Amino acid sequence: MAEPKENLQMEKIVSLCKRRGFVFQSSEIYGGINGFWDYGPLGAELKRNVKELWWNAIVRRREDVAGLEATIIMSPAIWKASGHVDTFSDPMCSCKACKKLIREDQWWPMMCEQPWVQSLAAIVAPGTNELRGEELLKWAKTKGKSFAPNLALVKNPEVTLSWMAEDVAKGKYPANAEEYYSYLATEQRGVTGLVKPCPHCGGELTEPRPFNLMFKTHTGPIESEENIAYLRPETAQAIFAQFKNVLETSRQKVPFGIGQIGKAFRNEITPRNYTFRSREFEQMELEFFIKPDEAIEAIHGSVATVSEAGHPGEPQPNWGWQAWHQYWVEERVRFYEGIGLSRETLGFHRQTAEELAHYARACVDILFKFPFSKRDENGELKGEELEGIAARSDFDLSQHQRFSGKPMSVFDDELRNAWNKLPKEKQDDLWRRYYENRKRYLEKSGVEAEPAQKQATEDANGLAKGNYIPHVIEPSAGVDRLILALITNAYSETVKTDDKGKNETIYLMKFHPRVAPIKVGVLPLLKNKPDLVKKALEVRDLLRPWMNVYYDDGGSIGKRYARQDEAGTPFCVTIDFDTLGEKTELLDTVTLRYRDDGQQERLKISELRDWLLARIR
RNA sequence: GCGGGUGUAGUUCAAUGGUAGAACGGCAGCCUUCCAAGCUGCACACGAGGGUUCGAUUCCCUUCACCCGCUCCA
Repeated sequence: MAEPKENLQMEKIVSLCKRRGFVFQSSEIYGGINGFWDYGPLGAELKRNVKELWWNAIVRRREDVAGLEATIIMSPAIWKASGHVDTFSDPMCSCKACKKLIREDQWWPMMCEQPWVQSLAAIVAPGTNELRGEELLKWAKTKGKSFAPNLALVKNPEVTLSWMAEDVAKGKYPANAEEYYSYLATEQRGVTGLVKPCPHCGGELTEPRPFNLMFKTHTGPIESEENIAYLRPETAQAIFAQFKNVLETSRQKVPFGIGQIGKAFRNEITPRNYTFRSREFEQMELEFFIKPDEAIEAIHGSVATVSEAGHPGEPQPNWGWQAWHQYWVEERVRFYEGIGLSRETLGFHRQTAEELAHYARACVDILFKFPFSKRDENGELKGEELEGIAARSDFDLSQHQRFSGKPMSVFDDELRNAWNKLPKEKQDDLWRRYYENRKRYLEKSGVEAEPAQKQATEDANGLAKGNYIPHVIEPSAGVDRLILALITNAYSETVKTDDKGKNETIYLMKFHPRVAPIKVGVLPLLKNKPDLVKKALEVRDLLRPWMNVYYDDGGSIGKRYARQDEAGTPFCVTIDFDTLGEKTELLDTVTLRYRDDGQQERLKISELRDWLLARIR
């Protein structure tokens, strides 16, 4: 349902963002560029705050995570190993009649599911020269008309059937079912050649065109096939590629993580919903490496079990992937709560077995309910993905080990010692399970059965000696999506009637103090009293080394408060005559005014800095 | 990529085949003892390109961007 009210809400937010300098259209003076957005002064501060909070929470304040900052352009081999070169360049066809887009490799699977194809199955006889023209004609005039109205056989059965009959007479007939349906979709073979039918309506599909979702460029000034490079479509792969280097230099041991913040680029088909789906965007990704469950079981006897709800507490040595996955989901939710996104504004989506990539064990998406979000069957806002927390098994490191030929396994002393003390049956059981997992991965990745068995045997033997490829839990968040979530969450408006009885709308950005672009506004009560101005500038300079301060002496005091409200500044301090000692007991105190309710209190200048720091950190 | 809609100061909106106005906002000055007060002044727009026309912001075409729907989202 298109909710005009919600569109209006989004429009007002967009307009405020422009007006106050949160977000501008990229290249605006040249008419803009589709899918790219810039952050203005307030947006830039907001984004820096968010990234710094993430970096502090994930990297600096933890013992078990190290940071990384990799390049955007990397060896193209990385994207072959990760699968992006293949999955990002699917050829697509579109239907000339109903305009739907079809992935070429999904055309036949989709066809097989269509009722009209199924109803034809009894009639079509591929691989023979039997053309059941009568039955086809009858089908075209009955079922075909309702199921596949744009199919050539339905639109113009005589023409289609006549050239098919000619071909069959000459001994040319469709060799398989796929080709048979192309025959049925082709009206004028001489003009168009054989065309494929649209699974939805039977209409003519265009030739497949390459859809490349990665930005392509060339290293070096000469553009040639040999020096093609890609702008990274995600930051994660750099972490996997540098896994060994970080491990060796950071003095970390599994379990540990590598965090990275950085730009990524995707040629989205349809950039939409303001900055939500941009072609250039920033990610905050953590790859948290853990021991395989078989290693945990060898060392600790069993793997800890966790319920699917709630934070499982401090990490424990006997945690397997499920506990770690649950832990990171809850850690990330706490992060969002800590910057003002309450659980009620968030949504959760646990990916189903069908949605999961073949190598993934689980994935939980954290959603935010945007004004443009769709509603589900029950009328509830579903929300859009802010972050996905995936349990990705040992797939990524395994891929890079296979493609680069460099070992990605780690040696675990504890595992080796524990293994040797295990009873034989336990050893065999763990060996077998590890072997099966490795074999499944290798076979899924296209390795032949025999070499896969050989490699899996080697891997399982390695486990018995204390070697394994770490598994990974991946919390991957979109910065720009989070910024948009924070902005829409903060936005509020109230209608106020002024002294003259005129209604005006008051806009207020209720950012959490931790993310607010400006932390405090410093205002002299009056501009034309030099003593007030001088004192106010002193307060500004006192606070400026510690936080983003905004000094304002323009217009009336009320107007200045209103300006800060729209910028989302949580606190303002006003220097008045009492500050200067008009009431001696109030000397060197200021008015502190809260953004959200306009409440005021009196605070000593000497206490101001610590008071503010306690609330913005 | 496809279909529909939109495009006028920073924002929200007017008007017009012949000089484009307002409100709010911004800036400067005066004033102002706590929530967009007042006064004075200033700056700022027809998305871009082409065509029709004596003359186009207005009509036509193209393009770009934004919004809605379809498609895609590892």
